[in-house]
Amino acid sequence: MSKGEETREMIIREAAAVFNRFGYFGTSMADIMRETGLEKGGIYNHFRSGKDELALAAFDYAFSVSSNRMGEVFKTVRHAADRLIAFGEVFKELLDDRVLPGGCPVMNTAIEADAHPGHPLVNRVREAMTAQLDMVQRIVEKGIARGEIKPETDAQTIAAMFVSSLEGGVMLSKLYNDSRYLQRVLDHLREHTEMHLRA
Amino acid sequence: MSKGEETREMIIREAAAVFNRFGYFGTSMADIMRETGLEKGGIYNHFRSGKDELALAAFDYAFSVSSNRMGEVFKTVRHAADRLIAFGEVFKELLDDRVLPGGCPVMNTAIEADAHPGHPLVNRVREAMTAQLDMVQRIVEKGIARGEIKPETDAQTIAAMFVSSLEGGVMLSKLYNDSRYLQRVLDHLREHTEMHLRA
Amino acid sequence: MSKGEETREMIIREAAAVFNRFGYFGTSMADIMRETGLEKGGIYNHFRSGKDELALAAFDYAFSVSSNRMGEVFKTVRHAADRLIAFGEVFKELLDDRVLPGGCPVMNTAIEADAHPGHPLVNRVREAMTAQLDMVQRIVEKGIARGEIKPETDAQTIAAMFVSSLEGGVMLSKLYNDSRYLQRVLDHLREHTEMHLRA
Amino acid sequence: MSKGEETREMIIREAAAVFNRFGYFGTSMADIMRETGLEKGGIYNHFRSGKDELALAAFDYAFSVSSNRMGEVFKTVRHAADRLIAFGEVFKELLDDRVLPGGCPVMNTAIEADAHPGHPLVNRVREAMTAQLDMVQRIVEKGIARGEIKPETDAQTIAAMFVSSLEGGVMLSKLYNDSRYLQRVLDHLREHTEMHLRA
DNA sequence: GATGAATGAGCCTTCATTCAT
DNA sequence: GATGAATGAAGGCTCATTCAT
Repeated sequence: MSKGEETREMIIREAAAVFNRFGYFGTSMADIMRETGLEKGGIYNHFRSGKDELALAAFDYAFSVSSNRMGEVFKTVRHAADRLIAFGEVFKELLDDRVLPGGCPVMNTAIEADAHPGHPLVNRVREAMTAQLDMVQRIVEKGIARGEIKPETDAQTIAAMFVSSLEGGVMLSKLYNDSRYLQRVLDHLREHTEMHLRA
Repeated sequence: MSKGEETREMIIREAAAVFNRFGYFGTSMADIMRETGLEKGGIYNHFRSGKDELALAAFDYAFSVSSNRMGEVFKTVRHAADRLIAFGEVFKELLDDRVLPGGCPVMNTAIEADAHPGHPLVNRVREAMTAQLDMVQRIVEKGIARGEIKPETDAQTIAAMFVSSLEGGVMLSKLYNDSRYLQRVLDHLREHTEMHLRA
Repeated sequence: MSKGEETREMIIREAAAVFNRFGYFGTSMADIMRETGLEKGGIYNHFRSGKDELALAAFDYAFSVSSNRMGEVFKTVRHAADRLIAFGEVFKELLDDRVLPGGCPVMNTAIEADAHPGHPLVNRVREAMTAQLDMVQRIVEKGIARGEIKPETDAQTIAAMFVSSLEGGVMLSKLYNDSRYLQRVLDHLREHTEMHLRA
Repeated sequence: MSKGEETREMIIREAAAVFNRFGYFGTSMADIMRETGLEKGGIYNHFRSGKDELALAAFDYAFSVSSNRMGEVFKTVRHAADRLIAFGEVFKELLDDRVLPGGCPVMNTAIEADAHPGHPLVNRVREAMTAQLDMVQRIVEKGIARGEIKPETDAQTIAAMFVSSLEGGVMLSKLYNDSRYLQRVLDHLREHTEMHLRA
């Protein structure tokens, strides 16, 4: 990786962290200068069209972090019911994460994007959220096919339920700075999975 | 009501609507001028200390709208299990509302406040969220006492679960501009209530 | 005096005090509202053309306070040399005054007016300063005529010297909040008067 | 000197001139934009924290101009009595100055700072005034030690007297736009120095 | 590749003033 | 005589962005 590419990645990493804490619109280019230690021009050299371009790159990076973590976990967890539970656990990891503080970037961005209808982030965050929903849906569908999940389970409903409650739980725990709210959601999802989803 | 009070209320109403759509920090005083039809000074006459004061008043108003709606519904719905279901239905009403578009003001504000740690809105939104959680918790507790809810139910977990999933569901439906996401959450909560909570 | 006139005088008194402390341009109409306890309209009823009109009235009042005090003192002090000394003492009284805090209104206004060349206050403060200078000059001239002051004394120079050093002394004492600076000026003027002016 | 430094110095020079004429609070950033030919951001790039920071830098510069002029004069004037007289002459130079119009920045600022008690300029102007007073005091003290000034002279009183009357004289001459007032003060100080201070 | 000087639109707020009540 | 609702210009400041070096 060339020095330029390294700098670019560093900018993305730092920007993703700040954006996730203070929002895309709450973060100024000056904040990013401070975090990266670069001057104005140094950043614009890598993101010629400015803050939006950087925001997209940072969001993609932030989402890839949680995606990769999911992928890693799923390498060792193969039963559909266990995967559903593990899916939730990864949200908890993210909440405590020091690499990307600020909770789930997908939800954070979703709320902000909603307030800026034409913004390019809107499409990106929709795609990311769809990927999250699809992941749960596919776990359930495959689980049904494999006989790991009860056949009458509605995959779409479970997907909406898992993602909604986990995102909401992260929000509550951040609001009160108290991980117990997300923990209660996880407890409930685990119990529900064991008692009503596992075949 | 004096003309000044009327104007003040009108400003709050309009501001609450804009804030809920575009966020407290995404909304400029110029936006509020446009919506209210007043000039700069006309707004500052009513909110001497500026945008923050208006933001607090608008948030209180926005929260009172959903609170009042809850109160109204609970006048006719008295069984705890029915109240839990009705609680969720009110979120759906809010999502479609034309008076206060933009979904649930408590969650919207929670996300924004999180990015502005010292801001006075933080305490306000915590109080509001606590009120929401307490409402569910008390419905469950009273329901258990009255024999309407299964006695082994954990009120705190149900509260966290209901609020998290409903807020998350609103977020999903707003993101895709598609009410089905929240509907799936509501379906799941109703089914869960009927099958596992109702005594 | 009618109630309207009484209110008018009250406004002038309060305004003069605030103006003398914070300057004509450093004082807002809101400050004057606070001090007088009146609302906007209440003040504009009495000073139809606004802040400038009030500023002129307040300056006239402030200057009359020191003028009247001079007149009072000169009723009992008749020797020219004593009057010169008494002239200085009145400046010290003004510095400590609680009725009109802020030191000599003539100098305060002179500095401010200087920064606002076209302002109506400029002429007013020139007239007031001329009255102060003339007062000293006439004391000296009459003193020479009566044989109380040495005949070779230059009245204009003494006038410039007394007024300059007293105004400057007030300024120093206010700057350090320490009356000793003005006191040193007074000591020097007294000694100079006794040793070189008194016939 | 880099281009940035040059611009910064230029801003300070222009700002000092405007401030000294129209006061720190009577001068708007728009005025400074006009004088410097820079846009808003161009000025804030050099004075990140805004008008106050610029005000302090400008005051320091303005004071250094008169300080430097004093130092220059004192290189060729060594007798204490002559230095006292020269001290006064420099005030006259400043009054006529085209580089820094508006008279003595120390007094101008002292009056304004007095109206803004908490302002950072207050301390700065006190230090500057103390430097002026100390300069006279030390001239006298050294003069006594060297036998150039009469030994019974009170250095503190002379310092207060010189500074007060010169500042007051500048004020009078500015008020009337007539240098004779300051001239009379200078005449008196010279005569006093020759007749009563010179050993 | 990186610097940092400069731009100019936009933000929140304060102010003196007017006028219907 | 007095109130206070409303105006609109002006103030200080921040921001994303450009570009010569």
